[in-house]
This record gives sequence, C-alpha cells and structure tokens, in this order.
Amino acid sequence: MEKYNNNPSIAQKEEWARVQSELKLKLIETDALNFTKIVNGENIVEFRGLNYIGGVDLSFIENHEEDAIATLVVLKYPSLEVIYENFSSVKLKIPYMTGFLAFREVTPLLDLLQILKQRNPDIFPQVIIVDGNGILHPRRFGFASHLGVLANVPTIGVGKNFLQIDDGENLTMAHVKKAAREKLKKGGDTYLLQGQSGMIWGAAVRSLDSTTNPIFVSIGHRISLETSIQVVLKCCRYRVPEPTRQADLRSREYIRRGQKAKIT
DNA sequence: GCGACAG
DNA sequence: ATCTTGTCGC
Repeated sequence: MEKYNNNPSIAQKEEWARVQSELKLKLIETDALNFTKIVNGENIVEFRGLNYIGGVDLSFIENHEEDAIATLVVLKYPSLEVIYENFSSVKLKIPYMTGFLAFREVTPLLDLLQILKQRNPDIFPQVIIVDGNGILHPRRFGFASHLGVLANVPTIGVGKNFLQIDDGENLTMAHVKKAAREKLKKGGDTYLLQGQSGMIWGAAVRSLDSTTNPIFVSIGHRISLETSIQVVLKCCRYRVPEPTRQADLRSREYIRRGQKAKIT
C-alpha cells in the first residue's frame, strides 16, 4: 500500500521553492500571443484572431484528499460555447499546501493538454484561464504560471479568494478588502494590487454589476496584466469567467455521474 | 501563542 | 476543494 505523503518536510518545501525559482527564469510577463489586441478609444477592446480559450480545473470526490477528476475544456471565442471537454481520473500524491498548489495539480492538466495537442491541434487553446493565481504568489510563481511555463502556453491566473502577500508589501487581506470595497463600484472596475515596493502583483476585478466579491487576476505566462484583465472580463457571464466555470461545473457533473453508476 | 492559509 | 435548500431579489 502506497503511503499518502501527508506531511512534506521543510526540506521538501525548500526543494519545491528551488524548482519554482528555476522555472521562473522562463516566465514571460508580456504579451506573447498568437492573436492581436485592437484598442478603439478608451474602453473598447477587440481581440482579432482569438478563437479558442481553455479552462482547467480539478474536482474532488467527497472527502477524499487524493481522488480527483482533472478537466480541460475549450471554449469558442467570442461565443463562449464549449466545443471540447476531456476528463482524467487521477490519484494525487501530494497534499494541498499554500504556495505549492502546482506540485499537487499540474501533472494531470499537462497530460490533458498533451492529449488535445496530439488528437486535435487545431482547437488547442490560445490562452488558458486557470483556477488559481499566477504571479500573485509569495515567490511570484503560482499555479497558473507553473502550468503556462511547462506547457509553453499563455495562461491567466484567476483566484476566487485573495492570497495575502507579506514581506512588507502591505497586501494584506484587510487592506485589499477595504480598497476593493471602495474602488470597485461597477462591473469591469479593476484595482491594481501594488505593494509598498511599487511592484504590481495582480488586480482585483469586479466581474459584473451584479457581483460584489471581486476575483483576483494575475499574469500566468506570456500575457500582460492589462490583456489578462481584458480577456477575463470578456469571458464573464457570472463572477467566475466561463472557461474555469465550465471546467468546474463539468468536472463536478462527471463525478456525480460516476457516483451514481456505482450505486446503480 | 496567534493569525493566515490559491485549490 | 467539499458538506448543502431554500430563499431573497432583479
């Protein structure tokens, strides 16, 4: 019986941090896309040549820490209809730890991307929206960046909850929540998460007029923050952008179907 | 000891 | 991440 590693050592975490620093050397924080952005006036943005946006997510089976379904969806842009979905049942070997999410979840998603690239390269996503932060991360290399670098694909990190950045940057939960409340008055409003050092980590974004809680957008890989925000906003029919929302909905439905089949 | 803690 | 129905509001 394989033992589930439930308590990574300090040494293990240091090793993971070294891997993150190493991979970060390949990180690109500007637009390196295969579509173009056209800006007409102040707030009107158009993406020319953007056809396919990816969404990825993992869902878990009840209380099982280790049994998950990894999901990749591809949506047509700008209609946001789902044109591809694929699932993979995985047994995760590493527990969730703040700051090291990628080590737990990235492998099955890389596998799904590889399968799509082999079987259906013409609909391979031109940018992927990831459930989890990009450079809004203690070492500026979160899950979305990790996936982007390893797959060499543009990625955008979108967090539903804020991950506090310490180290004197003053990007604390209290500070950010207060600022977000004050500055995000309507759908499309954004608030830059800039630390004391002047460094920008990401943005709090209000998806819609009808939603109060912001989402937290950050650069994943090969895309600027400004473009990331614009892409995310074009994908928001609800608080969470459609690619990640569809990946989440469909992976949970997939699990429900599986559970039902067991009983029947 | 206390607070914080992406998914 | 996940356990969970109804309910208030546009």
